[in-house]
Amino acid sequence: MIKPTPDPRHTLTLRDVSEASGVSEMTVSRVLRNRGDVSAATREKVLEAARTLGYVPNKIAGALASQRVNLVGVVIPSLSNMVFPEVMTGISEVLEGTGLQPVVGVTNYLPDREESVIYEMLSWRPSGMIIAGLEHSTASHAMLSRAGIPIVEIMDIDGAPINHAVGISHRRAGRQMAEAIIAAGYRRIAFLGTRMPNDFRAKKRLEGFEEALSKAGLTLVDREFYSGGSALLKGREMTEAVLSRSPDVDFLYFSNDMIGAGGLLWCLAQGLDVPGRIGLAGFNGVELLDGLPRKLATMDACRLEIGRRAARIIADVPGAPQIEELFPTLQRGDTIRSIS
Amino acid sequence: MIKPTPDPRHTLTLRDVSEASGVSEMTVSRVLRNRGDVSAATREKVLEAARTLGYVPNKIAGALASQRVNLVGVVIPSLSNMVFPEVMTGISEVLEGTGLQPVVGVTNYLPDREESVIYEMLSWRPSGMIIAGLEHSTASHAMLSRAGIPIVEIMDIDGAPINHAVGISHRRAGRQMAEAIIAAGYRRIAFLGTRMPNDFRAKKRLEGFEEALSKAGLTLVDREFYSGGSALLKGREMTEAVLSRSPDVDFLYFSNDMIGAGGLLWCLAQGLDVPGRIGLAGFNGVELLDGLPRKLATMDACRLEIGRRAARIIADVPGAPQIEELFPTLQRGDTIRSIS
DNA sequence: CCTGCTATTGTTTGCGCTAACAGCCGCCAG
DNA sequence: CTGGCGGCTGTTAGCGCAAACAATAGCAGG
Repeated sequence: MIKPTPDPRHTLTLRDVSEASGVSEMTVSRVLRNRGDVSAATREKVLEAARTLGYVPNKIAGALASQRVNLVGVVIPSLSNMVFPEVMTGISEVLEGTGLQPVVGVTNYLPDREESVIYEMLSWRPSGMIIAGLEHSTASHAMLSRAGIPIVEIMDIDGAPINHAVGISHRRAGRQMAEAIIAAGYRRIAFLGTRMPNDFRAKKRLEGFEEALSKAGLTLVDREFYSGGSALLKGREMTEAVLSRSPDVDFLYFSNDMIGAGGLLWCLAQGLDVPGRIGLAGFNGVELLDGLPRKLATMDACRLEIGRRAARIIADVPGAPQIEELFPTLQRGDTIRSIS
Repeated sequence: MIKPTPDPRHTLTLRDVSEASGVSEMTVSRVLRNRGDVSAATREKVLEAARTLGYVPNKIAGALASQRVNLVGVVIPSLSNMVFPEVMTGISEVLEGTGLQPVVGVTNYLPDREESVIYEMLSWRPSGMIIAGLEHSTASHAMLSRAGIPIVEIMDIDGAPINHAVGISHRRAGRQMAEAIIAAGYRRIAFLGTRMPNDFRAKKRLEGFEEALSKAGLTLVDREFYSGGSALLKGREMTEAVLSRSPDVDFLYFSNDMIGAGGLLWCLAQGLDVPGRIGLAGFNGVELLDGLPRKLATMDACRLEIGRRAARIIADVPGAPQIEELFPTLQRGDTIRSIS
């Protein structure tokens, strides 16, 4: 009943399956997409033919014909710091059941790369785009606005989104941490962070942090920046640098948990009294912290939930633009002393 | 000269640009792809029209017409352990200059998910596929073999590749580490690793490891497995469990650096003499180790280079199937004592 | 002024699939 | 007996673009 493979090295099309099973291409298409009525007998015949031939549908042709693409573009700055993989997990989790599929593009925090990643993705006409951050080049912004698909900007809500946004206020997060630190009685505070000129979220956290400091009549005693390399190691080095330059510093605010962890390990190795003599705090709430000898104070960035919600917005074929703000919780850990 | 946008909410096609610039669609296509001769004047006119309209080419149509897709599928088990992001970096680095673009799919170590990820990717007719591991379901194997595109299986070379392979021998890596440990005089050795039933590479390392032990007349004194959770924390917990169960163990071989790091931190916190009283080793050569108080012995998995070479094979439109073996170097760090 | 070329631009065709619509068949109500 | 309807299958017409080929213009050489 099923005819054998025709040409072994010819890539298969619907026609091959249709000929092998003796029905029209359209019927094969219907069977394979589970759409429209097809008798059980025909369905079986077609499925068997498709299976024995090893037919894999050509989505390119399908997408062109149906004007529908089950792809969602996800544009993120980096895969190497554990925060975006977690966002991805949230996205995949929700998209799983919807027939949509995420496609990742990485920008390395470079606006130019972001622009070309966006262009490339849009040229595949995805059903939606999820993109980290609110700051984009003019061209990027224009492309996204004109794409005619739902756009969700994630991570950050301090600014004006193109369309939808899901995230936290990094400015507020910085402020909150500063307030907690001040309330705990620390006064000589240093900042240690990334130099990345395009990590706007880290920048906003620092702004919020300094804002709260100045409201309390304080300013940063010292600051130290890095770029590249092993974050854990950089954390140690920067901490050492700061403490040798400014020995009287009593609090180290790190722009992320990884360098914070490095700093913490260094302080512990030096036998410093943490959090008595010196306190530390990071940002992100990374899982790694659970394994450290002492728990670093941090603030959860709600990564999983951000991913989930962003995906949900795309999947639900949204109506009006919406902004969803999440509220990170401060985890004091063991590196901020109790209120003095 | 350039006509204004026609319908603001209609997605643009070549025709729109062609009408706006007064030349044929074909000429527009040529300009935008930089192919064939076009006069400078025409080129300018077309580019301006495309720019002002905000035209983004439809790659779906382009791919269908040209039968060429500039996508390379990359199928990996996970993004959350720092090893695959580094492979991705190598891949992107090489693909950058070739016009090809990686598309990532994640399987979570599940054969069923791998199957559907492969199917999904192949249905977009990519120019090549890079896939982690040599073990795949029958269906996956069949799909890949029949796809008619270069397939590169990465990470592992202990087995029979479908087509091309780039990786290291994990069995040999395990063996080598065991030999180094034995040579250093350790005798009561325990293994601590992941339970993941489908992490074949971890399994092969353990096999090689035990093989070398038995050649020296030794067997594992204890073993401990985990799954999920913070690897660093798990490392601590497992180490504690092993050492309380088998106090006389003198070496801990971890299946990856992250749990190894956890174990190391625990041992140091206990004030154990490392590497005198007890030695430790992991696997992967992750950057994180550089920031630890003491350097864990490990073995580099050549991740960056594997990514680079795999990409190069795809980009170079390979002829004969090739297997490229890389050789990881043993980094003794500070947790194996010198030859006794 | 005509030939033969090159440089540039246009026309036709179809990639592989699906939307929309058009049969066909059998069966039941009127 | 006739009309109509539901279940199933087929036919037609593109989707938006690029390959292949066709056409045209301009120009040098004879």
